[in-house]
Amino acid sequence: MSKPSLARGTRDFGPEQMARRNFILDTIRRNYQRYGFQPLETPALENLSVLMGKYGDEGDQLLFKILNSGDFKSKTTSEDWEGTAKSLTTKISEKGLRYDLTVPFARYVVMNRGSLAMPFKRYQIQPVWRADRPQRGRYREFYQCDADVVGTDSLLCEAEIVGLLHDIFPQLGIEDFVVKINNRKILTGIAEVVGAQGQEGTLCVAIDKLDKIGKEKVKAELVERGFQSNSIELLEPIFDLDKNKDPFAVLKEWLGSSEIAMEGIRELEQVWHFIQLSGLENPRIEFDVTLARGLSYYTGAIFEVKAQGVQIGSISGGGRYDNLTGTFGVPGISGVGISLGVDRIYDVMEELGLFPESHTTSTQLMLTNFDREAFEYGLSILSSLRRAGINTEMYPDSVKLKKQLDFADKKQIPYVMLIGSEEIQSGMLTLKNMKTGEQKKLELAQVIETILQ
RNA sequence: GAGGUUGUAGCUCAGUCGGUUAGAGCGCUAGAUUGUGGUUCUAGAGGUCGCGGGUUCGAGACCCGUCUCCCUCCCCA
Repeated sequence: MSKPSLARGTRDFGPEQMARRNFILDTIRRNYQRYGFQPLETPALENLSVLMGKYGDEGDQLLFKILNSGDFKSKTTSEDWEGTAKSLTTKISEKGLRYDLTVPFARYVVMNRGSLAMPFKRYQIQPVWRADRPQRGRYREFYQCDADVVGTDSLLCEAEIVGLLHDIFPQLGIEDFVVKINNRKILTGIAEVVGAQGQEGTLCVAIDKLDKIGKEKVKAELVERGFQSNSIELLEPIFDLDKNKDPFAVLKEWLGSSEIAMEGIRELEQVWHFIQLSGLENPRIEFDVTLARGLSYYTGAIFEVKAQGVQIGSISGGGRYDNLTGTFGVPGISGVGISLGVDRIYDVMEELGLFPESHTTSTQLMLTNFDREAFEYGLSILSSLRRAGINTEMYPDSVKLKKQLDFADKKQIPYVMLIGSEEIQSGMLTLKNMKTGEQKKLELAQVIETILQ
């Protein structure tokens, strides 16, 4: 016999947590639908051939792999066992848990491209799994809430995502947030201009840490990773960019020789313009040239949302990918999407005390039951109360009234109906308000009226 | 994947230098109150000290291993 325990990095969600999580999920779902996104669900399990190689080398390590069923050993050779863990894995595991929702979505689009109306807008709210080391705000199983549009290059999509975020977060009570925006093309252009083509990935990883570790350490890291010192000198404009009123103008001058950088800048200007046209008041958007994001498939705009005043990672991220379906043999389908992290949003809301109180209770009225007669009488009026729209339950056992009231108190049920011989004879039911302790004798119709008002 | 840290009752935590029967608060159960919750009072139940091994006359405490929690790096939501 062993004590039960949770798998590392996983959690249970009890009733009050679920009420809060559902509040978040419902808010997100409602807004996704209002922008014309349609629901999609895909399996928790995917073939590893679908998942592997999509998240970089480190991503493959973070995939949970599922051991083949049956006698997987008999299908391997002794050479397999002597080789690397990686090559053995491919022999004994062919399925894995999904790592995000974007890749399964790409697979779905490819498999259904004949019948989908393009551009296709879908939202997807499901758990994903990562074999990461758990920490505050990081779990091995967590929910993502994705919304993506595929099949159009229109920058309207980028602007719509910004609008969507500006609808969702205030509705959750998170007023103080920033949508950081950058464009991968600008980063590519920078690598070009400083003479570090092809080292763009390294550049991104280092620059991304600027706000965390500071300018000098970023430079040190670049040196360590083999950057030429004149390349690093040429990077200087990046470090002062946030002090400028018009960063786009500065960038245009600096990166004028790079066609791709200019394209990225033009795209962002267009997005800003669309946001302005859409009439969004006080947009909380910020161009951040140091925003890079790790996922290698982004090619255009990239987003990240930070909640201010809370020490927690980003609560949302996303971007445009020009060729996601390319790895599945269908090039040329571009898309742009956003992913919200419910678990982190939950932590932010908890820390800032933003949960509305009314979301925890579900039962409004409990009928007591202290003998057979009361039980039968209660049963006869139970369904009328429920049909009237009141969440009602009857205490299932005939035990002492004290115990029943104690239960109602713990479950924070606001009303309790006391039924005894006196009430049954007169038809006047005793309704007790658990908050005030006040009791009244009422007819059934009056009881319903009292509770519903 | 690298480094650090934690684990004692349902929960939060004491437990001295290695020494007799491992404690507190909260919670739980029962009673004071056989038709009335929250407050109060009284009594009670509840422990393989994460797990496995070792040192010792003796281990909750010391040593090794392992799992877990939390943190830093890496990376990310």
